[in-house]
Parts: sequence; C-alpha cells; structure tokens
Amino acid sequence: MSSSDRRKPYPFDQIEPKWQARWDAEETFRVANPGEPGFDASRPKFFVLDMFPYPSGAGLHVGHPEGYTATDIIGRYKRMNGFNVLHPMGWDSFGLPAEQYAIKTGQHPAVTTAENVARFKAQLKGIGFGYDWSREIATSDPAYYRWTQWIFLQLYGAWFNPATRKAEPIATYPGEDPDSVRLAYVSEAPVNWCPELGTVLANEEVIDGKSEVGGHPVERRPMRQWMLRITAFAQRLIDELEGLDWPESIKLLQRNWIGRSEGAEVRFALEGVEGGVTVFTTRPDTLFGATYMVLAPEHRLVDALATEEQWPAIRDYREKTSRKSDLERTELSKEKTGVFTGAYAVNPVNSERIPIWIADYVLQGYGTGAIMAVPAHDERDLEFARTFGLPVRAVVQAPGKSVEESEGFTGEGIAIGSPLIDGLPTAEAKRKITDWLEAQGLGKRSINFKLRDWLFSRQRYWGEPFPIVWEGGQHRALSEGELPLTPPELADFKPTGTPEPPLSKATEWVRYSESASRELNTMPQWAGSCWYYLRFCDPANAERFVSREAEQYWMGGGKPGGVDLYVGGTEHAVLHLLYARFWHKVLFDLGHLSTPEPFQRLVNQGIILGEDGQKMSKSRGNVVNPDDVIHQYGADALRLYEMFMGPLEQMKPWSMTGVEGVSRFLARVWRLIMEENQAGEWVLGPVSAEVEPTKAQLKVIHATIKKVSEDIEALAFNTAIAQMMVFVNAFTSTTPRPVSALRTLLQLLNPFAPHLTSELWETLERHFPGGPAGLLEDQPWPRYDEAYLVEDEVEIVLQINGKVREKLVISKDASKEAVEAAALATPKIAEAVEGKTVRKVIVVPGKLVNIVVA
RNA sequence: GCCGAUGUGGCGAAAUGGCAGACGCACCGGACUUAAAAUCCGUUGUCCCGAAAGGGGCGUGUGGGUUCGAGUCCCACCAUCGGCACCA
Repeated sequence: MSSSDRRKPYPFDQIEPKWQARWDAEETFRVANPGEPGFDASRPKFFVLDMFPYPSGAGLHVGHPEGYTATDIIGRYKRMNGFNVLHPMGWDSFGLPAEQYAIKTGQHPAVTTAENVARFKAQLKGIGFGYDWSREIATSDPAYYRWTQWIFLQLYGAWFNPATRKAEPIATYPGEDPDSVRLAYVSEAPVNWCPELGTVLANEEVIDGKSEVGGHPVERRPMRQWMLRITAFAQRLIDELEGLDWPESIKLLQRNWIGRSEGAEVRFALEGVEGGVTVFTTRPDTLFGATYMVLAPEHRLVDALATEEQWPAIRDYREKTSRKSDLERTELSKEKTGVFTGAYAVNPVNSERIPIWIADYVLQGYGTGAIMAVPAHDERDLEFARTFGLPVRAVVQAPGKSVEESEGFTGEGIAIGSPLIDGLPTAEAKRKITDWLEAQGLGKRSINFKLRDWLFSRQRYWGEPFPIVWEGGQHRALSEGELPLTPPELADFKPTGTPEPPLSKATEWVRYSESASRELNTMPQWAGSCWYYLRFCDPANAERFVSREAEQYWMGGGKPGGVDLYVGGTEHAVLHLLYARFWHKVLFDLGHLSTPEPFQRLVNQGIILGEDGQKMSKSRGNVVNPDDVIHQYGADALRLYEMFMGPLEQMKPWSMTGVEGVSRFLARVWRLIMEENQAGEWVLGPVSAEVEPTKAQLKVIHATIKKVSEDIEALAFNTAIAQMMVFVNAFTSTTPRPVSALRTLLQLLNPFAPHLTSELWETLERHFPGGPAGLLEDQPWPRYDEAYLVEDEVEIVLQINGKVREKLVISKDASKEAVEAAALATPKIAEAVEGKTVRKVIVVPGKLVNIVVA
C-alpha cells in the first residue's frame, strides 16, 4: 500500500468539499458596502489584502497559501470579532508571462488566461479561503481596465506643481508647453530593448543585461516611449513612508531606491565656450580639491568644447560606450576609462584651470551629467586620477591623520587648503561654501534622486491599450466616453521582432479617423496592480473607478488610512509597492481619494525553501505542489502546517514529516470528539454536556483563549498553534470531555482549520441541541477570564548567585519578606548559605529569589 | 564596496532582562496487536560523579562589557542570506 492510499486519519476528503460548497452557496464571506442591503454600520471595518496572483500556467505553488492563509486567519478572526471584513481576491492577468505562455502553447492569451484563472480559483477554493468572491476582478477584463485607462488619462491630464507639491489638473499650469510637464509624457530616450521578447523593458526587468523573463539579451537603443513622472513625487514618496506600519527594511529599500542626496550645483566657467557647465556634488566643501572635471560621454557640451585634435578619440570612445551593455559596464567597472577633451574649465573658488575629460563612470542620467573630480576624497575619482596621472590634492584632514594620510579619505573631517572654509568641520564647511556660492551666483543648494521616471510603454499585445490618438505628430487623449478601449482581435498577436508593436498589424483598429491613428504601445504589467485594491472596494461600479462612499469606508480610518493589512512577498518592495503609492498620491491630489497612502500596514511573508534548504525550482526537483499535499493530508493540514513552520516573516524550509505532524494533531482534535465504532464508522465519542471543566482544565481553556487571541493579533501563528496543541494534549487523556471546552477549542482553531472545526461544530450541535446554533464562522470569538489564570500557589525559583538551586511552592500573596524567609529556610539554601555572608537578596514576587553570597 | 536581516539541540523552532530548548519532527523504550501499521504512554542538550536514587560542571556564532541575574541590553569581530552597486 502506498502512503497515498493509506486510510485517512480523519475523513477530510469528505468534509472539505462539503464545507467549501456551503460557504460558496451561502456566500458566507460576502460583505456589503455602505448603502447596500445587509450593511451593518455599527461594526468597524477591516480591509485585509493579499498580493493578487499572476495566473501563470504552473498553478499555485506552496508560497501562495502561506500569505493567503495568514490573511485568511486574520480575516476570519476579525469577522468573529464583529468586524466588517473585506477580504477579496482577483487576478493580475495582463502581462508578459501570460503572453509568453500563450505564444508557447499557440493559443490566444485571452484563452490561456481564462483557463489559468479557472485553475487558480479552483485551487484557492480547495484550500477553503474565506474570500468574498462576489468582488473578484481581473486586470484584463475590459470592465476593469477601462478604469486603468481612465487613471492614465488622469496622469496625462495632470502636472506636478512644485509650489503646492501636488499633482494638479494641467489647466492650472501657467507655462506655454503643457506637454513638457504632464505626469504621463512622451520621451525619446535610450531604453532597454529586448529583440527576443520584442519589447522594451523597465530597468527593474533587466538583470545583468538580460531580461528577467526568459533571460534574453537586452540592448540599449533610443525609442519614443511613454513615461510617468514618478520623480516629481520622490520627496513625498520618502517623507510619507514615515507614518506607515511597514517593516523598517522595506522602507529602507524604498528610500535607497529613491536615493535622495543633498548637495549643491556649482557652475564652472569654460575657456572659449559660453555659458559654462554645471556639476552636482554632495561635497561642496571639497571644491578646492577639484583637479579636473568629467562629463558623461553623452553630455551635450562635449561637441562644443572638444578640440579638433581630441575629436577622433572622443568619437571613438563615445561609440564604444554606447555599445556597452549593462553587463559589460558592470564587468568593466573595476577599470576606469576616459578621454581628454582638450578643453579646460575654471574652478569658481580659486580660478584654477582644470582639464575636462569624458568618462563612462559619469552617468548622463544622474545629476547634471557632469562632475567636478576631487580625487583626494572620492574613490572613483582617485582611481581615475591614478590611471591617467592627474593631480591629487587633499583638502579634508581625516581625524587623527596627517595631511598626506588624508588622501583617499572620504569621510568627514576638517577643511584644509581651502581659504574660505579652512579649519571648519565638514558639515559647517559645506554650509559656508554653499552660502558663498549662492551669494556669488555661482551655485545653489540642490537635491538629487536616483529614482528615474517610469518607462510605461511596451511593444506587446497582452496589455492595456493607451487611450491616446496621434494626429499630425501630436498626441491627444480619448474622451472618457470612448473607454474602455479594447485591443483589436488579432489572430497573430506575436511580437513583430522589430520595435513596431503587434497592434500595428490591426490596420482597421489603428485608424482612428481620416487623419488620426491610435497609439500602438500597451501598458506594462504593473499598471493593473497599481490600483486593484481600490477596485475591490466597489468592483462592479460602472460610473466611477470606485464610489466615494465605498472608498471612504474601506480605505478610511487610521492615521494615513488605507488597507489595514497587506501581506505579500519582498520581491515587490520597490516595484509594485512604489508604483502603487505613486498612483495613489496622484489620485489623492486630484481629489479622487480620501487618503494619501494605500497600505497602512505591510507584512512580508518569508519564502518557503525546498526540503533540501534550497530555493524551490524545477531544475532542482525540490518543488512541493500544494495539490499533492491537499490530496494526501487535506487542506486544513496544508494551512496549519504553513502556519506552524515558523514565524510568518521568516525564510524556512519545507518538511513533509512536519506536515504529517500537524495532520496527526488535526486527527487528535477529530478523535477528541469522534471515535470509530466496530463497523469502522465515525461516531460521537466520550463527550458530555453534563461534565464541567475542572479547575485545571479551565486554566488551560482560558490560557489558550488568551494566547491564541494575542498571537493572532501579532501574526504569531506558530505559537498560537503550539498552545492549541497543549490544549489538546491536556484533554486527550481525560474522559468524558466537557462539550463547552471542546466548543471553545473549535472556535479558536476555526480560522486555522475551518473545515474540520465546522464539521465538528455541526456534529456537537446535532448531539447537544440547545447550545450555540448556526455556522461556526458566525459565532463570536471566545473571551477569556483572567481569574482562571491565576493560581493560589506559585512555584518560585531559588537562586544562589544567579544559579537555580531549589524551587519553592508558596502562596501567590506571600509578602516579599515571607518569601525571603521561606527561601532561606529551605534545607538546600540554608546549607548553601551556611558559613557565608549573604550580601544581598533579590525577591521578584511570583518569580524568584536570588541570594547573593560572598 | 555600501546597506539590511539572521546565527539557540540531530531538524523546524519557543522564551515582558528572571527555571534555555514550550510545541512539533526525528530517534529510542513501553502498552495495544498473532504481527505490522495506526493509536496511546514515556525518554532524549552535553559532559562528569554514582550500582541506583540522586548530584555537579558546561551550554543560545566568537571575544569583551553592563547587571544580583543576559539568548534577550551595549561594544568589537566572524559566518550565512538578501538588497543596492561607478548615483558624484
């Protein structure tokens, strides 16, 4: 007999489908919106959200149910505590992987997506999650992406007013050229083009010069693309992290990604060229140490200032640089390269003449694309200076070091050899020199961010078409009434292999009017997931992306407001979570939302490793399929095991024997109430309504209520389960068993193992009528009474010099003096203290006595 | 290189500055059984003394420190994992 044919420890295969069907039929977890029938305004709200899945062809893996079970436990727990719980699920169904899968299988992405969604949904229902399925959404549904397109139009029709630090309608823009400030704008810039995938990719989608999806080579080429001006919100995206209840590490990741640095822009005059060149530096205090200047190879001014003589070398270098892939760039980063332009700049603080070079270690896209090089106090500049024999001059003295030793010192010290600021510590020197530059009109304070604008267009079929038409080289928005703009039916939706998007093949569709044609690009995968949590609040609304009332109810409350609990993986720390915050802020500024932040509390679940402790992967053959686990042990065991493995946030390896362990526990719960008769049928066991719990049992019951309640609130599910195991162990050995105690256990265990507990609850109701009636899910959460937890007598530990020597049972009300006296009176302690000096006695009531002897 | 997280039995782990190892896995022993599986009961950090009952030493990555008392707080270091990586 193989293990899968083995007799089931309890009939989960019958119980689980039964209850899933019932929750479905009765819409147990459906929650009404304000104004709808059944809405109970007296209850507080709780919005608990999962990162909705990408319905890939592979189906669920065991990582999905980890976070989903955690939110399900919270949702069910809050529901039993009287909250209106919004716990929805949907599908992030547009995007590259779905389309690649469709191409591979030769089917239309709409077909494969529908199949995958059906499979995912069946799998999720098979785990017994309490979702409100009436709110199911899919980002590839026209009724949904109509509003994704509408939000794009909001971005297109808005600008960031630096004076108010807010997005405003473009009509308030006072300038001549509104197209230059729109939050959604067209730009011609070098982008990551992947010929194999036939699309451009965002920086985040390129890893070591290869596409994240499929690992195909990526090259740089200039293309006309749609961009979103996320950089305008850089400061607010940093500032408003402050009030969020997120893991500090994720906040830090976002801050680093946005990469704020404070410094100054300094203007250097050029010899023989008008206007000069501006550099950005975080160390204006080292201005006197600038011995040369470097421009990015692509810098505009290079053409103007390069000398005839140097021109061939420059042209050559520029060409080499432009051909370098990201991979080559990182590989070659150890060796500095560059070319002298033949031109000179003038250092504004000392009128010194310094040579201007070009080098690819200076990036066109950051700061001004030009730097002043201070080799004495910057590692990269020092390396470059050494390679090309450029002078090095120390102008910051390192603490406790000589001037000579201070070369290569990049920290904070004392300014030297710098007439305006000599003797000042770095911070003060920065301030003073910047004040001076500002007064002289030579520079100003400046802040730079690493964050770049978001490349928002893709040359693919399976995404939201842009609600934009082109006429006479000008773009223009479709009216709201023209939404949704659906993609054309295309038999051949494959990428063209050229930058020409596949939508270009639909000639009918492309033609908007006599003189206007449609935008051919589509939106990236992230678009739909930027606002799905809002749609969950009001998924069927045909008038608005979300009604004001629903948005205010579900997203309101709390300090910054928003989703009460959001659980998902760290992989979205800087992508989805940053993009969504950006869109949310735009919609908030434009008056469409009531809160500035989407996600009040964020928790990352740790990834689950294979049994070998390695990351799960097909090639390693260590992938665990949740379907197999459910088949063999049941959904409740899967849920319970994933929560029992360890702390939610921690990375942890899978163990099949561990699953068996929790499966055994569930079977013990089953047999606490059921027993097998001669015929091999499960019938009610030695359960009695007459029996009252003993004092010891009451203590276990109430300690368990307390521990489980507190642990669920703290998302410490593993220890909550451990406590329920203690409960079961305590009751296993006694018969008959008080029905009230068993009911309490079922209530506590229900969020974790809903099928088993519902079945047993129903069984008890049948055998012991007159007790609580109806679905277990609808029962109020049990309360504990502290009175049952305190004992009359406590065991306290007696220590000599911090080492445990003896234990003492004494009344919990005994005074400090009485405890001390009793401790000293015990034979062991008396013997240990004999002939020694008692220096000190520490008494912690109810805990211990520590006797310090000489 | 920079930033962050984590180091506790054979394994997953637990522990408001107060009995380290709850709970589970694995192992070993016992009960039930013709037998096995399942189930139930029990042992199990490690070393030493003891025939046993018992008793003692050492133990939370390493080294210091604070404290009556440190897995927990502070300092330094080491290892593993993750993120960023010419960002001026």
